[in-house]
Amino acid sequence: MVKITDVARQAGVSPSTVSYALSGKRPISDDTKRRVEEAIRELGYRPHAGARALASSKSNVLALVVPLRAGIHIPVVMQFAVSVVTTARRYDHDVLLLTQEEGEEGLRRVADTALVDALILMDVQLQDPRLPLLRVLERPSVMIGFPASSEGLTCIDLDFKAAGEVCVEHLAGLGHRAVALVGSPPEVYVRQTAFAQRVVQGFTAAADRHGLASSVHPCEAASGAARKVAERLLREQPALTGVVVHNEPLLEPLIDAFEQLGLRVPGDLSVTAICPDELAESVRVPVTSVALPSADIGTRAVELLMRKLDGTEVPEATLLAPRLTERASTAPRNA
Amino acid sequence: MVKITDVARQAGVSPSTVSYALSGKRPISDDTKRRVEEAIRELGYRPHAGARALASSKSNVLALVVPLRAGIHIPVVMQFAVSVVTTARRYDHDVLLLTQEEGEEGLRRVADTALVDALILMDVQLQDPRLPLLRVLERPSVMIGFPASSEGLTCIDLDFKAAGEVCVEHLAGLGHRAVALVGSPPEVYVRQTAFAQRVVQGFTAAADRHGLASSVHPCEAASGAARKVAERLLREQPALTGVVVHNEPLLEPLIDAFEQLGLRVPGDLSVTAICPDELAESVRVPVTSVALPSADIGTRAVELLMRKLDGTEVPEATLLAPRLTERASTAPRNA
DNA sequence: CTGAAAGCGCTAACAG
DNA sequence: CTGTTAGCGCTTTCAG
Repeated sequence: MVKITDVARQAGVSPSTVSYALSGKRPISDDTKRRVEEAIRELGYRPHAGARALASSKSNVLALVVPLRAGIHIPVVMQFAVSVVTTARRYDHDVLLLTQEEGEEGLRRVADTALVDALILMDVQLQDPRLPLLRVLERPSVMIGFPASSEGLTCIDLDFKAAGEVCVEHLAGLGHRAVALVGSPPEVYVRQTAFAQRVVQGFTAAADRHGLASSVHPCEAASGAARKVAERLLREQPALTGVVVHNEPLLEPLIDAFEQLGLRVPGDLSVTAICPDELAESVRVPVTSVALPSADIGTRAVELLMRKLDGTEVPEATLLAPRLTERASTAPRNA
Repeated sequence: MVKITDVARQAGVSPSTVSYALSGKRPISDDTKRRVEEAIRELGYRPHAGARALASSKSNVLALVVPLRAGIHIPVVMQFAVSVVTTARRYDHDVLLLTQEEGEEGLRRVADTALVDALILMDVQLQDPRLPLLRVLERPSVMIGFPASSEGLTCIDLDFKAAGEVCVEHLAGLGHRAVALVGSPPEVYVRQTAFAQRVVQGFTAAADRHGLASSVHPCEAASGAARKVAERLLREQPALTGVVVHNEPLLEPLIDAFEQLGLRVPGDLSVTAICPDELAESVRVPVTSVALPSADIGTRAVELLMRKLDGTEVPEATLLAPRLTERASTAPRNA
């Protein structure tokens, strides 16, 4: 293994000069810098990560904790992960993958052993058991999602309440008077995941504000459930003409089910969704939707973390404004 | 930060004794072991990962390189990743997540800096540009998937050729005489990913062997394509009664399309798939399928790597035998 | 602008 | 069965 002293000898300088040439933490003359770079190239030198971490108290590794649980749309998780990794690399950091399953002990382990410098957590619950730990951990963290109180923490997410509102307002603007929300699976609500509840809040508030009849239906994510849900919606709310879907796997089957029940989308029924743009575009009838900007959130989570590692102050809460894209699934209500 | 010398002092032993008590690399009397453990608990000691890596030349971290490209079913990737992480933890290792995008430079970086001890690669192509690098890298690796030559490497995957055969044989056994394969998107074949081609080989060989009429259709993974594919199949092969689907996102839409075209599954058309069991079970008509055992492969990839890290010899190629589960989508051919 | 030297916290000979 | 000690390869004072 080629080490810093080898490079130093080859370049005719001291090891510290090589180190400084690499880090830029003190001025180096152009000439020595060139010689050092050349030596590094010739020898194929790579600084030893462990040695670096030991001497500098920085591992340049971030932990990313991904959820495993039911009711979470996997491609969204994967997209987060990829954008976190990609952004981390731009800041010369790597990403260690942890599963939710490891729990608090896992967080403590990677933080206390200095394996990682900072942490990103997904799928935060309102009363998340990891919150107290994060507040005392000596390493910064960012949560994707919001707990009941973000006091002393850093959180970022789509503004799901506003997303629910935007969907309803879009439908209201098209003249719809009765709307329904097809939500995430019941277990997502039961475990008090904030984002699901916030969509409901926004949806209901906006519907009330506009004087619309509304109902909320948590739903399994199995496509087999689509037909039953569609039938129930129409039975319970015969005047229904607007539907908001916050349940990725159910989106396409649900639209199919409506059409099989004789309702044209958007002729008889307008459908909007809160989901990744990619999904909304891939449905047979492209769906008007509020984007779930996973990649953007992942990127910004890393950026927040980098600022915290720099010692910069960052806001406790970052809510991304919803962006609704009109596609083919919504239209003015029939006379 | 509490360090090993603190623990040693508190326990009244030397630092090396603490180290050995932790690693078990030499016998420690029950009494001292107890005192060491107690001191560790009292002080909340956690060995510094970087220091450990530096002194022992082992980081206890594995790299996992995940594909990003089109035509790959994301949930499968995620399931691999989770099983790799989970299994790695059983062996006291962590997992660093890399994207394919980082390319060979990324592999070299994490290997040469000793950030990781070993690597797992997914989505291997027949002529994978990373192969030469892996052969010279001083760290062991395991590939999920097979390149053209696995000489000097370690590869593991489902036996896709046998999987294709098993599907055809199941259909042949039910009396079907004309079968079609609905395959992965064309780009998967173009970039010469072995698994897609092997399915074709197995499918074709078995069909020929049993004297069945057969055809192969690479297909986009968009559900919108389902109807067109279904129509084409029936047009080109009117006698068709058996279909093998090797394209996850298309499976359900395709069955829907057949039914909309007036063909009952399995009454008129038997359908088998090569896909995760979870998917096969979730379709409205549960699909007879060869399981894509992502979790099993992930686990075994880690186990192979651990053996290599131990210095144990492992086979170059591990092919997992396909397992076909009969469900509701296949039936004897109509008289 | 550059060097010398002291650790960072741990492991693994070596010595008993 | 346990202790002493010499590094692992790098960063960062301290000195010049």
